[in-house]
Order: sequence, then structure tokens, then C-alpha cells
Amino acid sequence: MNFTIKNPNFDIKQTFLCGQCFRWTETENGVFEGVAMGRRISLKQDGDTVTVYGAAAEDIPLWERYFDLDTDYGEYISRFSSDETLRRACESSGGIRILRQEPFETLISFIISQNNNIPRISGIIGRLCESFGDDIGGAFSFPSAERLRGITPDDLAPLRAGFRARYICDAVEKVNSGAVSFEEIDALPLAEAREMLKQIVGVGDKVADCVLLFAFHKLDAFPRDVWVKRLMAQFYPKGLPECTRGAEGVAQQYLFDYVRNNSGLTV
DNA sequence: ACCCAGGGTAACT
DNA sequence: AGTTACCATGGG
Repeated sequence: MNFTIKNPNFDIKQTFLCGQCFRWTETENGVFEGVAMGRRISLKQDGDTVTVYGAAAEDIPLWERYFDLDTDYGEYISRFSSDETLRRACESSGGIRILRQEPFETLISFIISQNNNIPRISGIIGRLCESFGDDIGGAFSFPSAERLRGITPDDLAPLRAGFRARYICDAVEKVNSGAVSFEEIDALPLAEAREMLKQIVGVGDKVADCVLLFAFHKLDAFPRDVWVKRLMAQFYPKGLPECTRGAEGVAQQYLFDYVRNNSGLTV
């Protein structure tokens, strides 16, 4: 079935292409297709109306949660706009919503992301899904940690993930053993949740914060990649402005998308 | 041939 | 505590 979403500050193109997720692709003029939570849907946006195609009726609440439709982003935009740089970032990228993605998929995806570029990240993830995920009718789900139990770097050779293969294996093992517990991470404050994720070889501050922001919706997480380090040095040498307090991750994503899409900025 | 890519690790000061 | 080579792969 199909259903529609009317929600302010929701731009599917910005949301899907801002680098927080890797399994949504624009197939034809404005139509996005992808797989999340083992389900395949497509979406199209006309003005403030987003139409979702191919969703099961009972999954509507699940998608509403995935797209974070209950969060008032207008409030963040209003707060941020007291700062001039952030005001411009909101203008350019304020249609981004921080998705509530699946923890395991997000963890593996951002392990793969390190010292890598977005097209190749998507390629490696796609091959992981084709190799180990379930065929859900023309697409493949992201494999579970349980499905990947006991995997070795050699098993992952077809992915061409390079030195990251052993990091993936370590993550699978620690998730399956319970050393890394998503239930505990969900309940823990940012710093302690970060330390739990950093037990995994190949997970440092940046990857951990991406997982905490894009899967666990800890909006105070502030992933510092090369782009963010550059923009912080240029615009905020003394740190983020007060107006971002408690929603640093939302500001991060607006700023990241803003500087990446405006090559005129000297960052 | 060289550089970079949503970094992290190990081995150095 | 702060710096640096190296990591595997692919595109410019």
C-alpha cells in the first residue's frame, strides 16, 4: 500500500543524501528506493507531501519512527538561527532529519566508512547485503549480527573492504557475545555509551558518535570527521555556540551538509 | 605517480 | 598528551 507524510522540515533528498545512511538511491526524477529494517520501500516528494510506496499498512508507525516524524525540527532551526553560520546551514540543509537507523547496520556501515568515500562505502555495504542478507524481492536486507556469527576476514574478501574486514569481524563477535549491548547503549549517557562501542577494534570517537547519533538518536553526539574539523576551525575556533546545546548532532549534520554542498566556502 | 576519502591503531616523542 | 606512518581499495 501507499501512504503520505506531511511534515515540516522534511526533505527526503537532503535526508537520504547527507551521508548518514548508505542504502537509499535516487532511481528517477526524485524517486528514492531503499531498504531499512528488512523492508523495501520507495518514496517521492512533491512540495511538503511525501508519498511512501510499497509499505505494509502495519509498518506505518515503524516508518514514522525511522523518519523521526515526532521530533520538532522547527524548534532546532529556530534556536540555531541566532548564529549566522548555522542560520545559513539551516537554510541550505534544514530539511535533514536524523534517522533512527538500526544499530547493527549503522555500526558496521560507519566502521566501513573510515578513511573511505561515500560511493565506495555504499558499494561495500551493498556487497555485504548481497552476500549475507536475505532476498526480500529484488533487494537484500542488511544481515544481522547473528547471521554473521563466526565470520572471518577471508569470508569478507568479496566485499573488498580492505583493512576494515577484521574490524567488521570484531564488531560481529562483540555484539554476539554481549560485550557490546545495544540495549545498554540505548540507556546509557553519551560518554559511557561511547566507551562501550570503542571496545570494538576499529571504532574510535568519530565512528562511535555516528552510531550514537544516527542509530540511537543521541542528539548530543557530535561526530568530528575531516569536514567538521575544518569547519570548526574556520567558523567556531572557540567551540560550538550555546544555541546548539543538547542538539549538537543536529547542528553537526546541517553544518556538514552545508559545507559539503557549497564548494565556495573555503573549508 | 600522486592524492584523497564521514579514521583508527600502534609506535613513537 | 600530542604527532605520524600505515592500513586496502578505488577514483580523480
